[in-house]
Amino acid sequence: MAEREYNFTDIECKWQGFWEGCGLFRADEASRKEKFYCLVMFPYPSGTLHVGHGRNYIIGDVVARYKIMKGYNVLSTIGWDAFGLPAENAAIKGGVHPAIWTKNNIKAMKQQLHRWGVGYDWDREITSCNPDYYKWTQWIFLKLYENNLAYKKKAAVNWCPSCATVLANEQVVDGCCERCDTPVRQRDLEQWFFRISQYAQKLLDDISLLEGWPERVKTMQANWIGRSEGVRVDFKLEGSGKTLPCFTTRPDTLYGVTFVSLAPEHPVIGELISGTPQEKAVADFVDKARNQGMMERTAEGTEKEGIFTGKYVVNPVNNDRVPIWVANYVLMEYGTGAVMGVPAHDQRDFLFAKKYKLPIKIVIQPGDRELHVDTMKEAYVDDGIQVNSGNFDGMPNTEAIKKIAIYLESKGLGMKTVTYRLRDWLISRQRYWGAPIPIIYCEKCGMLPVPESQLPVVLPEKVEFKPHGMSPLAEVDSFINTICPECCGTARREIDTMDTFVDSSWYFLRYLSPKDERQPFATEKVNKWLPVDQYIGGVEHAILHLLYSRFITRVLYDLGYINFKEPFEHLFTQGMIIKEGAKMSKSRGNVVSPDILIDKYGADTQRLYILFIGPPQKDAEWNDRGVLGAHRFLNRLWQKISDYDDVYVRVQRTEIHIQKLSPEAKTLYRQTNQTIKKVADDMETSWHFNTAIASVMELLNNADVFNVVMPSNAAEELNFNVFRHSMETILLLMAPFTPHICEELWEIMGNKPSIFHQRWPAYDKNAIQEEVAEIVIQINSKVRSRLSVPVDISEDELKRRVLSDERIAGFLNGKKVINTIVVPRKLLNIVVK
RNA sequence: GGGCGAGUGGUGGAAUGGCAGACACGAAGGACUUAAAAUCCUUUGACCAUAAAAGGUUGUGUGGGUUCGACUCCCACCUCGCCCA
Repeated sequence: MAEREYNFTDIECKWQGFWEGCGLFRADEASRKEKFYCLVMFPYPSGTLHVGHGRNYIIGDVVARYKIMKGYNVLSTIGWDAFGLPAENAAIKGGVHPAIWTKNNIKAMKQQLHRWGVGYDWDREITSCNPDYYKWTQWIFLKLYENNLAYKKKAAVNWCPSCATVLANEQVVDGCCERCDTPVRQRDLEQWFFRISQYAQKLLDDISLLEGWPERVKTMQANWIGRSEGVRVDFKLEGSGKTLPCFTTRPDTLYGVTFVSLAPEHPVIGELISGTPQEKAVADFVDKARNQGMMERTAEGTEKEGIFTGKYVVNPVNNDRVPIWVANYVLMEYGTGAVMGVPAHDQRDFLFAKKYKLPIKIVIQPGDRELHVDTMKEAYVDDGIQVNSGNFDGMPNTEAIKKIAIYLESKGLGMKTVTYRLRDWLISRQRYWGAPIPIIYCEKCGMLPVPESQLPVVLPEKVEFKPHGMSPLAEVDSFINTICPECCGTARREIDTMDTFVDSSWYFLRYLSPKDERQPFATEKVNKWLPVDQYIGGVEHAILHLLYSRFITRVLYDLGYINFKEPFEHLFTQGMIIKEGAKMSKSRGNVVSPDILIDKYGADTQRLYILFIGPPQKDAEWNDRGVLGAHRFLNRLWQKISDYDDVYVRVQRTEIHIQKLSPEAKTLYRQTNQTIKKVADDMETSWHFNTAIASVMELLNNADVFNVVMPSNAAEELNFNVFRHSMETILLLMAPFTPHICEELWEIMGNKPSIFHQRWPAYDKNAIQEEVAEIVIQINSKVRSRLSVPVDISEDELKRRVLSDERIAGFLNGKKVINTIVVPRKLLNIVVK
């Protein structure tokens, strides 16, 4: 027996090279095996990775390796979500070109991924900022444009007057510019949108297809889409033939309308106030409200403010004359931008009416008490009976909701309508570092899409990054000036670039043919490999990225390019790694670098700790000392197995039959099989790696009491084979978690690499069953004794033995037995009085 | 305000109707060592009791409920986190 040292640095280097060489992660296109597409959300190349990021890739790697051992043809890929703001900020601050900055970061992060031992089919690596990728992002844009799913309209954007630039929502902190703290204003600019709202219903309906998604992510998506059923009520504008449509989900309160309020953006306002005494005051109010910002305007604590326009509408059901107000809490994006004010039955309207002394009219009474206008302290929003509602009086309001809607439709005064909270996807960015929107403006021919044959529209390299009001592209003449594809006259290019969410909404299709120069994805391959079997990423992408990906996939399906509706069959959202009570981030200075830990303990130790830290879907607190525990376990495993490195080859393998084993060997063999079952359950049902690892640790602890001797006879050989089986099982079960050490020890045990070409172990059904069960004896549900009995003991026999137990007899003395509950193989509870 | 999730030893966590605290960290004591590190052994929820061996009580955010039995199921509340307003 030679003392071997666990030299993790050499071992990890050795096996990383080996897997690379044997193409362990190279997906085999020709294979007959069942496919398994394992995908981690591709990272933004921000610089260097910390251990918190590592969780994502390590989990993905565990899943991929496990599925390889389960006999699947696994596709596991990685790429770079490489366009985006930080690169441009780095250019502004540090003067490094975004392309260089991005490229360097990719290089550094790639090396970190390699050191973790995570495996991908690197031949399929994609980078979204490369022209051979964004060419096809532009192609996607063109397909949407052709199908009237991409359009341009004026929309409000966040504008920093000091930086003279457009800000993304995430750059606005508390209503101010994140860089210079200047209050952000709203400004109308021509913007590109994807018509995702047209897909609201499909995206909502198909949530039901997402069986392998966490419930909470599905709920978040449904809430985000926000379907609400209601009625559009057409109020007549007094003194004009026009109508003012208002959307409401509560038509039962229509008789209680005492005012109507408009969003400050509502187009009818100009017309209403033009030439009236209120004109200036209302215009000032609108201006002020529009600069408040959505969040602030609708926030709970914000004062609801409004102004009377001086005009009236007529309520179509009772001909009430109702004043028109403009209110800051009404948003143009919801419904029609005009809402009916029912102060008696809506809390916001109630506060508004109280503030501006508007009348309150009760149209629903609770039934168990009577509301009075003078004594109401808040709006009554619950169900009740209609009053003051014409022919609908006396009807339960739940019924009136339907009846009034029908009435309005029959009289042509309104229409049942479904509205969605989901708004169209604003995809244009006034930025440099993104995929250019492939549109050309010709003086003669107007707005035209770039012909497919002219893609990609390449980003120019030489640009000025200092922000001054326009996209840096606006100043690159060689980029802007082009030729009209229709008339060959002079034309100019669109200077906006696309939101990076567009890049990431289809990348999972590109991995199947990453180098294809003729098409964005190979339909046949995509149809074979998609949907993704397991998608893994952070819950922070629960809404936007996942919804946009579903949308683009669904559009491609509707256009006949692919034959599946949903891109991701199973979704796993891992929790964050917390340090000192907060998410790891550079700005907080609480990041833990993987490199130092790998130098000190090795990649396997770090992987094991990250997997052992807690259930992977929950947040977990990082503890430096915990890493040591993981390292100790690997060291013990190393010693236990390598101690017998010269024995394995000398002892002939024999088949193990549980009946023939010594009691000691039987116990170890049983524990080994029980562990296989436990790990399999954890892997298959919940990805609970922490408990899977704990059960293997337990097995190793148990193996410590097993006496391994150098075999000199058949019985001892059998014993050794039981030990060998146990150790080999541990290596197979641990291989997805700590692949390097398992490969090395697998080889030391005289086996041929790779361990990943071995089949995942199956347990021996005959061996997991215990022969003796320890029954807990309770009296009135308190544990009073324990009894070891054969598992197949009859209930009567068990009761007899329990009653003859001395301790139990003492407790039962002088009491009357009322009931006895038996849980087979576990417990017996005697209820006494 | 709404939706979702969580609350268990000194710490991370385990147990999803049946022995609460698996597994690990930390801590304390011991062995080895000139010493330290590493390693190994023992103890480790709290409280009471005891010479020792036992033993007992209590305990999963709070309060109720269902049940022979509740960390687990139901109702109400408190606190924290995330998402949305």
